[in-house]
Amino acid sequence: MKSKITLRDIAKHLKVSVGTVSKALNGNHEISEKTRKRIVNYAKKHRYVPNINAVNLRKESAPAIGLIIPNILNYFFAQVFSGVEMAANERGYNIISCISNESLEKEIATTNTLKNGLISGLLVSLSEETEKQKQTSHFKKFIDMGTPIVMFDRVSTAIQCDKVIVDDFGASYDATEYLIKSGCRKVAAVSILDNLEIGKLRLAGYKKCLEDYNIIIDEKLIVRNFDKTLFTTEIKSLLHNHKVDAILGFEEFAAVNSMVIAKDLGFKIPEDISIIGFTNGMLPQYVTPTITSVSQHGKYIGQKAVQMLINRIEEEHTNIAPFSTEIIKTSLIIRDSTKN
Amino acid sequence: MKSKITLRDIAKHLKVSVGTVSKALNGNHEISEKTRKRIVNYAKKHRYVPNINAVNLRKESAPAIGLIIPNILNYFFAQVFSGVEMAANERGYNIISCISNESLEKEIATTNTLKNGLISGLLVSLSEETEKQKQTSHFKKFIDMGTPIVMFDRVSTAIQCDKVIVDDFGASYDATEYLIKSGCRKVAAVSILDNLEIGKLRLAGYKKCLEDYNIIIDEKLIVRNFDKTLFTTEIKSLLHNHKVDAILGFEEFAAVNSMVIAKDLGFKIPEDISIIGFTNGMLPQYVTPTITSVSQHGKYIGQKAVQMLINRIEEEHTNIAPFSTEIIKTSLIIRDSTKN
DNA sequence: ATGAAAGCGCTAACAT
DNA sequence: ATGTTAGCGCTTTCAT
Repeated sequence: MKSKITLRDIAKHLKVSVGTVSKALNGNHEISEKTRKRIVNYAKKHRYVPNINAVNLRKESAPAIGLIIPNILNYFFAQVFSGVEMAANERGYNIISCISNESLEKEIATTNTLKNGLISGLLVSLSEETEKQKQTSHFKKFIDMGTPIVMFDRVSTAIQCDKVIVDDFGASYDATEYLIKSGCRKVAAVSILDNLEIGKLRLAGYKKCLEDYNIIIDEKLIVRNFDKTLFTTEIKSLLHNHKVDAILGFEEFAAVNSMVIAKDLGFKIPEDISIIGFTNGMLPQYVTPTITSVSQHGKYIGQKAVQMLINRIEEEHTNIAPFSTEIIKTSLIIRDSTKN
Repeated sequence: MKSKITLRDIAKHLKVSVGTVSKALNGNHEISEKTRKRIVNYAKKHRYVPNINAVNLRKESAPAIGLIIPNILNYFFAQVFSGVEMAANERGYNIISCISNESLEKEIATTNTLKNGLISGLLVSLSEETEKQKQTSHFKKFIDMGTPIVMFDRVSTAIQCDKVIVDDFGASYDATEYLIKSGCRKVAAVSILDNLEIGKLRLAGYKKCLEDYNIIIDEKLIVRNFDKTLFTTEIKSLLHNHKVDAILGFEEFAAVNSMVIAKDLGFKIPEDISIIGFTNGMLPQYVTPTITSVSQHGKYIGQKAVQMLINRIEEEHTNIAPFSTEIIKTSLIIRDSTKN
């Protein structure tokens, strides 16, 4: 048990030098086929595994990427994760992942974990608290050390790096337009994740669309900025006090729960009230009626972000491209919670 | 830009030795308060970050744990992941995660990634293919190297290690009993993930319960071992050809979709057919009617597995405890898809 | 209290 | 084709 055989051990047993063993195991052509085979066989037989810390130290790089996401129980982020994992593996990188759990403190702790040398690049979507407090200085150390960062979905303008974002403004505009075209005039906007930049964009898209269709914006129909536990109360009060014929939910939670509450209150969906929600997870497909949703293409976002990051990692340092922001178009998946 | 300042740099600037700097930064009491402060301040100012590869190499250990899960889009595994992340962080370890995507090949590739020195311990739940082909030799190298493994949920008897499993037999027995006590006699069992050890246990629990209640086991009511794309066809044929008054779904997918199909076919839930499903994710709570579910306490399983693993990692080598298997009890969350 | 030096396991430049 | 050697950045023992 507990072997941990090293290059030296192999070299000693086979009466060759450490350098030869290293070269043989790395497929260097300087080594004769015969010795190579001897060495490779011996290594395999004794289950030699290179010490990755020594390799990384020597090579001054590591084939690993750090990933910080706010919440893995959120389907969108789970999708991103799955895309990241896949794309990174294809290019020979592995993922060191951390969940910030929407907390700034945890996010900072996490950046300390992803220390110097552990990762060659960092993928991050900001925690809710981080965005609220606009505190992003803990990412600066990576940039200082020359470790590239790619931010996705929840990004910060204060950090200079590549970004992958969803066209939240457009998505919201299109969803609102769809509702208006299907005959709705009293479109409410509901959100539980306030203060997030993406929330503001979604709100802006919604407002712009109403304007373009000459519908007066009624701030009373915009419900955000409240405690999640008060959701039911807030929505009930919205539906009681105002004539609403459509709800645009800025998160899956908001859309699905708004529908459940509206149904409970006796409204017919979509006859009385139409619903559209952001994030196309499992719920909208299984709920009754199924909910028309904005698909943000999470997996694709993950893949794209990895590609940008690895390109940056492997980029020649003589020829550095300017930072870019990739905007991913969303699509509206039409289901039964909206009229034609 | 691109500083990557090292101990040597600090030592040179402050005209002290590398050893002194190292000791100061690690809070060694040999160093005078004055020098310590000078060094710490300088390091902070220049954003010194230790090279983790060098530290790990020198210390011959790494504060990281590897995690291999079959599928992050599965709510149960997402829950486990979240528990793992949390518990590991509490004890100062970070997580290097990989998704096997239910593939043996990917799982093997993954074990190669989690090479020697990168991680101090490994947490794994087997991929479907791995279980089917009973090929688990790729885990042996970790055991040989003295890197402990803890398997959870989908475990292998061929590997000697600590394990955390769900009481699948008991869970299935209890669920079946609940159905019988609520007046059902024709209980069907439906599964899409066949050949998994946990599936067999669930089936055994189901059968044992029927026996105990003197209900003859009708193999026609057991639907498994088919392609996922054929799900609808299989369930429709089950409901057409047999009088069924309850369905026990061995996965969330099976339970939720069985219910949807039964509803489409005009059956009333739970009056005509009762439903119980494994895995207590979001879907069973939002679907109409809500589905009575077996909660496997994913987060707790993750935490428990981490604790066992870290205890093993930090264990004195003179005093090695025998391997143990922790069995986590499930609970049945009663909802509207079952009668009283 | 501080410094010097060895060495963790590996790669790669250089020598043979 | 194979060997020798320096050194990656750090910790730690031993000396001063």
